[in-house]
Amino acid sequence: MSSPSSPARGRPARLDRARTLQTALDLLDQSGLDALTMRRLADAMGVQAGALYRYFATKQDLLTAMAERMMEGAAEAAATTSAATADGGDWSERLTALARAARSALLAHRDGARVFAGTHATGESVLGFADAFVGVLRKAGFGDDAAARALYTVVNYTVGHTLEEQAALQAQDGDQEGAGALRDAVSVGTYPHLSATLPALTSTDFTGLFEFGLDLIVGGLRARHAPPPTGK
Amino acid sequence: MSSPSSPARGRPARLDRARTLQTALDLLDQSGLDALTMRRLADAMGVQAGALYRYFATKQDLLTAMAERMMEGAAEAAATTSAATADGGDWSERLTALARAARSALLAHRDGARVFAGTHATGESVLGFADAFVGVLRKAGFGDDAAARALYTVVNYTVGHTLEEQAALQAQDGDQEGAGALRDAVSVGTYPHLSATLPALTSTDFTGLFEFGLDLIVGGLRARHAPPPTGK
DNA sequence: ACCTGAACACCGTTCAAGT
DNA sequence: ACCTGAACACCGTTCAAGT
Repeated sequence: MSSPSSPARGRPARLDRARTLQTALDLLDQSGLDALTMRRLADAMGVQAGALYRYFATKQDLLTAMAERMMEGAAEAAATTSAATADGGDWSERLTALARAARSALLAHRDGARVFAGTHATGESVLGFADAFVGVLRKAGFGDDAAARALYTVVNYTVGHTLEEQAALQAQDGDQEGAGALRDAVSVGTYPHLSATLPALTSTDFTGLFEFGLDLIVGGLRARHAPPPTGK
Repeated sequence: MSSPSSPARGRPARLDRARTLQTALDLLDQSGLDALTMRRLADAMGVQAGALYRYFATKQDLLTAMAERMMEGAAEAAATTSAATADGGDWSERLTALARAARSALLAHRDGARVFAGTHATGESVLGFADAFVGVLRKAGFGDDAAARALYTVVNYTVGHTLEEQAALQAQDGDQEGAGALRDAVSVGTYPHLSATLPALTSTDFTGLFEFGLDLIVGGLRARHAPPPTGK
């Protein structure tokens, strides 16, 4: 609340939280999480590595700030949806839209899911998104426990799925073939069911795959849905 | 298929794949993934770090072997379930049992979910588990696409959930309080729905949380279930 | 055949000292 | 106030050389 902020005494600082964060996200997109080191980030900002520690106490802090910023898009979608439809609209459609926004936010940056999964961001965007999500369910008549648990179900599924999706994307152009490895491994042993479903198992339609699982979760919620309280 | 295996010429080797793998898992349980370095592992085996590379080409290879070994328990459960109930039994109960076995396998080792998520194991245990899972659904009358996609849904959800669960466990005794951080963050801003559901959001009943989401997924599958082909 | 020793090219983080 | 320089205590990986 004092040191690296406030007025503009002395020389203009080469560094600041916002610029560092943005450069870190750019570096992430260009080179991936494994190449995002404090030293390389410092290089990209024309500064020595130690200087970064005036703005972020640890690398983990930087990653948490990055995760939080990634969720801005999802939080905006949540705010819009929430305001536009107010109490109307189908709760299941709104939940689906929020989940899609979360996946999109993670996909918007290389290794986005890995960054998010490795941190515990609890800033405005993450909490705004979560509040909107839980709000949709509560207004639809779900109990507090079910609403909170459904949030975790969707978020954990979305993170798990996108982790896989982004790993597969990078395996395609780089390391090895990801689908090819599975194909080979299945052909070695005797796995009748995997062999029969190999086309589906090695599909690259990740959007379709995500939607399938999301549909199951929303379908499960619908099955246990009690009609909302009538009247106000 | 030749060098580090086969006969027992010369001196007995201090190292071998199985012993190294076991020591790595022990070190993981004692110290966590961040402390599992090739140098510390070598130390634990009374050897220089470079010597490990005769048995594992890279650290990533070692981690993949660890992930595969972790899934042995889940694969056994899958084989047992598959053999015992044959074509009988409720498909949804069998799916639930398999998902629980997967979570248990990840929970059996510290940072198990992180190790698994960071690798692409395609060995006997992982594929045996997957084959059993897909088999349950196909025998229940689900199409090949749905069966394959349902596998990914459950696995991605399970990994995502357990990642969170193990992060929360380590946050409890160590770093900071995890639930406390959320509590504080929620109290700072104005999040009506999160405030109302805070007890559920900060609950440590991870088994209950996992079962809730799993129930939703299985419920969603039930909703789209077509009765199995009659006869044969 | 199996392992050592030593190096290479890095890491995150700290902190006195400069400007 | 902000950043440099330099260090500390590490990393994963390679490879000639020893036994």
